[in-house]
Amino acid sequence: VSTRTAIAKEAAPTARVADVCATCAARVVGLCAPLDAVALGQIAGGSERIAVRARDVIFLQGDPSAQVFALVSGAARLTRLLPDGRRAAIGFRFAGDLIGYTPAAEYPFGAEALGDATLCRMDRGHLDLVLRTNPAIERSLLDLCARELAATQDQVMALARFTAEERVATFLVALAGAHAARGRIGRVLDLPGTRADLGDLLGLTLETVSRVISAFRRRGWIALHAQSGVELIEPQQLRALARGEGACVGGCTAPA
Amino acid sequence: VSTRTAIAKEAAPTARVADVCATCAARVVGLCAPLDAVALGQIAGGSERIAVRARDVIFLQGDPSAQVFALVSGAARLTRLLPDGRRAAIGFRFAGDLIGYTPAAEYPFGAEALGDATLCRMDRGHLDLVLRTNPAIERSLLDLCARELAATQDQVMALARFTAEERVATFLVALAGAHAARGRIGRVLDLPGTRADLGDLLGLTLETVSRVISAFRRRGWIALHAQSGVELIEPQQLRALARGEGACVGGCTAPA
DNA sequence: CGACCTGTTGAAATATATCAAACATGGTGG
DNA sequence: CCACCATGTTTGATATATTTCAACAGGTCG
Repeated sequence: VSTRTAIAKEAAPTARVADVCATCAARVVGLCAPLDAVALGQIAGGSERIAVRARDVIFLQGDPSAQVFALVSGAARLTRLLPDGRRAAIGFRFAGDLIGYTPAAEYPFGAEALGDATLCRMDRGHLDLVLRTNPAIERSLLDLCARELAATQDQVMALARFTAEERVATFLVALAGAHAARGRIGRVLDLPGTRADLGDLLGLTLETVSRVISAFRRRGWIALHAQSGVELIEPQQLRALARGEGACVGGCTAPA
Repeated sequence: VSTRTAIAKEAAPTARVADVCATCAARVVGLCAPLDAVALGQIAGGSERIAVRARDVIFLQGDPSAQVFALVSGAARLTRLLPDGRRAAIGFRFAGDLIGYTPAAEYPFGAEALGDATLCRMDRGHLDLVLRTNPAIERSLLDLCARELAATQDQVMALARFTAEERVATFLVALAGAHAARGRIGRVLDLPGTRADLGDLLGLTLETVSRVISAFRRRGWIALHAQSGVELIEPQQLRALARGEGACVGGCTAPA
């Protein structure tokens, strides 16, 4: 399961490692925000920057979990694979997210870049060392894990009880949130991955994803722009769907 | 959303609190295993035992997360609720599991007892205090969270790509594992909850759950016994389904 | 006994998957 | 520059797994 060349190793050629990765570590959302320069330096000391291209494998499900990655730019997807080839995406990750931290000996899922991306790779053992000497980081890592858990539970809810339209709407709203959290302004979002990737995330086929997107477009709720651009024209309609209030357009629980 | 009496408060009348809860804390799987008597005493000091009856609410989604619970005996389910009444179960929990620990200010899901159960309730603030003075516990809590995350990801995979039969088989296999991990011998399992509860967990309707169980019974893979008892007669068949190898009974990838 | 809850099973309805074709796009090489 | 190919998207027709609606049976409990 695990015999593949992991990633194209390309250390950043211009800057010193510590330099580069202090920057990248600082961008890890939530994790390093409360850290002082010393702690940042500690993390940076054992890390290295990496560039990957679209569709490159970052690590495979089942690989020994010897490294931890921070996504500096771009997007990645975490996937579980079934023996017969069925695939589900656990989630998408964006700039600043931490990927691959697990107490298990092997990664419980694989990770691949959705587009060209840059990562910061650190040794798992080194990170553990830093954690043990910085209880504050360990605590924020626990928070991070709990937040990730809550997000995964949202996905469980969506997969268990949402219709196809509700799932796609939920994704678009969440994507808008991820853009906003990273300071990207404007209503034009960058759709990461193909329809098939979205299908894996939402438990749908690529055809169904395409049909739903077309339906939203026909209703004037979104517009598609060149090269993976989506504009949310009626975000409140999408949000209403994502809220899971049922088929009613207005409030159908209180008619008069 | 949060105006309901939480639970029937019934402090254990016979034993002293510290006594009872040292026992119950010790049973929290993984969390307290590596602890010494002092730490256990610390935890026990701020905790209290509670008895709940079938269907009792332990806490509601949206309630302030001021308490953390350890399930001493019985089973509970964690559920998310949608505005229009649709419901999904995030997971079932059994004796020794920790429930309701979240860094968020409010519980992101509700918890109810599936049958009669006993819990150990501790103050969130007290637990945090113990955590801060015992880095070892904090570390095992992080492990716990990561393991829970991995389990939730399994559920995502199942909901996204498994058929109804595969989902029910997965649940039965997992239930057998939970029984085994708690030292219960024999192949007769105790089905927690109703068909509707199972449906919420597996993203199916109660009728579909019933049909699948009937199908397994007709095939001789399981047998139903009085009062929620299930016997796994052909566990390997169920495990094959749960593995997600597709429709092939033998190995269909290598025909010659 | 009757009301109620849980489980089972059947028939019909439907959302989504599957299969299939056409269209767009971008790169590559002659 | 254009033909060509691989990849992704859209749309249609059909199939099917699961839901929905409905009836009934067996308990339990007041």
